[in-house]
Amino acid sequence: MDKRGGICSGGSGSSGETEVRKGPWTMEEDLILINYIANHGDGVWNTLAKSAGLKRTGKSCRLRWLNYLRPDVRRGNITPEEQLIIMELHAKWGNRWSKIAKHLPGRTDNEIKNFWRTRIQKYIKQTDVAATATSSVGSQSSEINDHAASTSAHNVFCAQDQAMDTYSPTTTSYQHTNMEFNYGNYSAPVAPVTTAATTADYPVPMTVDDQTGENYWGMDDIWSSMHLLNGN
DNA sequence: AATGACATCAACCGCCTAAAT
DNA sequence: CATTTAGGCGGTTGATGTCAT
Repeated sequence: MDKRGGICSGGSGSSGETEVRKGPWTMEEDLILINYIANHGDGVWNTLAKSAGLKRTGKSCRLRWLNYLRPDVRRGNITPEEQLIIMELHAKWGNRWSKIAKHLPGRTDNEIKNFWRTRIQKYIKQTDVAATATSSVGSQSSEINDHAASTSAHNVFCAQDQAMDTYSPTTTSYQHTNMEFNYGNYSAPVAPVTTAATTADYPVPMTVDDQTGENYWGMDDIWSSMHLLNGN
């Protein structure tokens, strides 16, 4: 049941040393991956994973890099403009998240997908319920994930977008660590904004947990470590 | 203060496709 | 041409944080 944080014997399992780590990435793993890619570039992920000494699958490394560690990943709240683009492109293409993501620089397909599922789809559902309450048309499906639904939702959603209480540019509910940086021109990451942002604008960055030693760090921690490693 | 419900997001899984052999 | 392998994509899950009671 626990698909995270474990070590699984991989594939054949005959050797016993092809164990594969799963679950959340540790700071050390992130550092290794960032450092390796900074020096060797990305691609050929299986080889990369092995060469870097990571007990991860190539897929896992790729995902981690593309969705989280990549320098140009934009984190933080989706802007109203981005919402609009997502709505429009989804109406056009449906759940082609990677395709949609290409039109939103710095956004990942995973992020857009999550945004859609958690925010927009929920909102569509609400408006759908309201619509069916007032008309007898009836919803074709409670699983609202098709073009028509998003198209119809588009108008409603955009019209009421600014008033949508689940989204606010000033009171972001994203739990990401905001970061803006480049390899060559690193600027200090913005402090992470949590769902508690309404009461605490910028909580202290995550740090390594005393007990587990895992998964409680901010990108600034990672990057300061990187700078230590690289001696700058 | 405890706890249950809900929301969010990172990460895994399975499938598909393209490239390599 | 058939098979294998790797990468990419979309769907789904589970951990965790927040809010409401």
